[in-house]
Amino acid sequence: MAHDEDNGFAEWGGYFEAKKSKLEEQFAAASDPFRKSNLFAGISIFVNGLTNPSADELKRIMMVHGGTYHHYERPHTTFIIASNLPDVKVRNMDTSKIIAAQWVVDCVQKERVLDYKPYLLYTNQKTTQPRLNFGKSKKEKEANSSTVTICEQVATTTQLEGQLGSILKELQQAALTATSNDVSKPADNTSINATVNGNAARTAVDPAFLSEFYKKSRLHHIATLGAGFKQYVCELRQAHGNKPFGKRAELKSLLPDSLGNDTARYVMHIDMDCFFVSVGLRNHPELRGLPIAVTHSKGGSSATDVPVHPQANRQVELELFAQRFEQHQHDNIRADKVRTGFEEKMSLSEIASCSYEARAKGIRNGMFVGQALKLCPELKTIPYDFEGYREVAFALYDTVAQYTLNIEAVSCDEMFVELTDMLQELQLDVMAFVGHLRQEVRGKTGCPCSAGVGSNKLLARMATKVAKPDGQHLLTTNDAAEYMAATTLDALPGVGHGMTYKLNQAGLRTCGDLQKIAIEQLETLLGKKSAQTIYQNCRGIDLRPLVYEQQRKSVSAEVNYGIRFTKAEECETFLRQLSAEVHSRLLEIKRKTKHITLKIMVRAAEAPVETSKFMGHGVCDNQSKSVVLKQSTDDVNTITSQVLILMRQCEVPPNELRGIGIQLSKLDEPGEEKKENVIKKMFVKMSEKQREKPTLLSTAAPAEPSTKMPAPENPKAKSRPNVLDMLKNASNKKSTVLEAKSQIETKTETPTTKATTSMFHSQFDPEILAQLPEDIRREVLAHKEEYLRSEVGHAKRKSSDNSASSAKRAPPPILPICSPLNASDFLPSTSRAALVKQQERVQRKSYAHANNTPQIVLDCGGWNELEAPSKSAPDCVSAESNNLLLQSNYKDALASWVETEEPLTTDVKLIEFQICELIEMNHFDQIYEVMKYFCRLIKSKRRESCLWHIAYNRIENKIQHRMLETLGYGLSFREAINCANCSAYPQ
DNA sequence: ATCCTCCCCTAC
DNA sequence: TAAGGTAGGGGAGGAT
Repeated sequence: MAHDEDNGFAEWGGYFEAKKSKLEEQFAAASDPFRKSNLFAGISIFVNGLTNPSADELKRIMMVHGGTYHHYERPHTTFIIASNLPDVKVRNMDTSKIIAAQWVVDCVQKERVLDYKPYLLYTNQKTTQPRLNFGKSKKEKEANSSTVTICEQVATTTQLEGQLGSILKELQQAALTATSNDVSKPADNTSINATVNGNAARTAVDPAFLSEFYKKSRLHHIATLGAGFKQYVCELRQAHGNKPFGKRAELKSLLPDSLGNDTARYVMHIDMDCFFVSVGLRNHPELRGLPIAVTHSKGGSSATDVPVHPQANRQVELELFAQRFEQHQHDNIRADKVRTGFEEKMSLSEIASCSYEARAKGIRNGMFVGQALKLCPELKTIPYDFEGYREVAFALYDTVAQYTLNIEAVSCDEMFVELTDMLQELQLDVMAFVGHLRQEVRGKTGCPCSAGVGSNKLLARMATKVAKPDGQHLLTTNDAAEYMAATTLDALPGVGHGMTYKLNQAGLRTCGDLQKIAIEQLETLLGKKSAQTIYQNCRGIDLRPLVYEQQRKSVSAEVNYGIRFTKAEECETFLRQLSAEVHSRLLEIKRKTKHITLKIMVRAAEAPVETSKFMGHGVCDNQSKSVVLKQSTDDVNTITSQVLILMRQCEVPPNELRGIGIQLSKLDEPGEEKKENVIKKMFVKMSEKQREKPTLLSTAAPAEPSTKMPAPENPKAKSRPNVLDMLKNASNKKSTVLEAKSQIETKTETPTTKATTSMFHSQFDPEILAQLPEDIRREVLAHKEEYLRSEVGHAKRKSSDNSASSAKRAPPPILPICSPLNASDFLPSTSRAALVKQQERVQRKSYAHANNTPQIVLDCGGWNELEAPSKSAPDCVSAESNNLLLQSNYKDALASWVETEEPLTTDVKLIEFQICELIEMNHFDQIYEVMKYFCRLIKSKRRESCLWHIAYNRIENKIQHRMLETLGYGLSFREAINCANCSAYPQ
């Protein structure tokens, strides 16, 4: 999709549950860099009891579709999924969000967030309302036959549909109408009541807005697909290794040889012709040859008679655009957009892609439909076909990948391919190969593509311009000089409106003109870097190599549409959602960030409050603010709190906001996490090994777990994920030799382990190191040193910082979960019920309220300082036995950890992880014991070490945050580190 | 000099 | 109605 060619886009949501073609399976197997959809973004579920589909399946569906699955009900859980609950259970619950699992299934099937009300289990009417899926497209039906689980559900629904017929159709429509009326009523303020309503997610205030918007945003999909195919190429290359390309052989018999011994360099640029239109036309063959545009607008009267917002004023906005155009005269496109077809009632929907016939009439991608209709009243519009775009894009990539993987992905429909090596190996004629390839793409996709070939990327790209549409062209080095000289400057890659304007102002119009200019002159005009690039490019020189495996440098999520807040709370809620979104994208690429940037669009002072374009941003001023963290993070709370702080710093009234974006950059090195995990595993592995040693001597079958654990061995335990598996899954990296043995098994405690070693020991076992392959060994050692240096240095710097000047330091970040709550907010009846239950379970004694935050006061009482625990056996089994802090020797481990001079962050994180697991398992008693013991250890052994104090406080903080987050209350620890030197250290 | 932040530009 | 995202590159100007 060259920018003058196609800006079109593919809708993406709901794609994966669509039929799985072979290509797609291949793709998924490669590791699925794509979110299947964002359908459930901002929506969380908690599954209570048995459901159909099962909790596991629902979890999978939520994850795959951008939702959140809560293992425990939390105050902000959007829905509770259940099939039926005992009355006694229900009595204490807020039934307004208990719905049937079928809702999830139906949403996936309909590819939109449906009104949940018909799925309520407990309503006044007592019965769930009949539901129908009418107007189901052929595609949707196909889609459903893909996933087995969903398939069954759908079959039921479809049968039902058949039986109930049109009467129920009306019934449902009535139900939907009723619902939308409900929305306007002031409901109680839980967000789900606001509008989790099929098609009414109009502004960013609606919790379903984000997913709805992303589902329909062409630009979002263009970007996501582009990134996805870059990743895809990496994966294909890694999977392929050094294997030969089987498909090359048959080329030899099909195609003519090259003339003589051709050693020239050949780079191919291949690009689909008006991508979206071509794909769309496969379903509308009758429209071939006509002026076509892909757009959301339905065309006809809906494009020429659009409702006008009473407060919008196109005239004012147009003048404002004109005024700004005067200031930035280069922005021709935008000015042009407003110049025609901007009067009342003309559609302001944008054209994603238009056919060559439409282009002949002056229609361009990105133009408003209204404007286009003025140029060409007979313009036909066709809808997006997201499924088709992806299918075609995969076919394109896979076709090329049969012959070579020297591919630089540019976007979903465009790439550079280095052909030199392959052509020399086979002695093939280059254009014969290109023709063959294009034919194959055409055959597989039914869509035309064009290809250009040259001795570098620039010339290949220029050749494609000549080739289009549906053609191919070789721009030889001999022709290049002449061709370039005649080319206008705006045709050069990287030269857009702004630069074209500047250059034109200087009297430069073509590359030929530019070739006569001294580089110094160009540098004053454009800046050093741009000048150098364009200086070379206008001569046909392009030194950039093809980049096959591209490395992400930032992740971002932004929304500049539908942003209309009336209250600060609405804005905050949306910022949280967007933070969660960008966070999940960060997790997807398995990186961490150090730099968080908030970008906002603010209504220009003179601009009308309501925009001409429905829910558009109108004329705005932009701003951005950023913060650099001391340490890389992938923690959603950190990101969210920083974003909230940045927004506060902007001091913009929420009602003036028209766009919001969050960008994460300064990403850590990929693979760093892997290294860290290797180290974590080393620690654990060591303790395992050390503890195994004596066992090896005394037991015949060392692989067998010891039977000393009080908890009975669960036969399933081995197949369940343990901590290390979870760590492994979290990193999802290639396995290392360590993995094979890295299961934590139940251990026999022996006297030798006590004093000499622990899982926290900071030295690596040379024996284990020796077993590692050389490269990993080097990596581990190198990383260990670097790690020790940076962590310790960092902590030291921080603590001395603290003693030096605390006044200068910014206030500690306000974590979102700490924002003020109303007393009624933090203990909704549901979580109160859960709380009561937990109280019974662990025999808690009382509530305490402090700082408006309810806390559970734990008092397990009765054990002496540093005494071995009286009981450590959990009353539940299986996965729990893998938690290090539930092992009988956890105290020894802690004790010998505290023996080491300084705590490593890796170990602190490991403990945090383990404790978070305990929270998940409701082992508050154990948390309390661990922390009490840990605190006393530090007090007795590390009284002077602020590094240890900080470590303790960090862990406690983590516990409180997690507790608040998951259960809505904190834990009150009786013991605390009170160190005058570091107590003010912000966590 | 070199870096950083806050932009702007460009591409698809 | 409409779905104006996302990533990379780089420049201006201030901080160090």
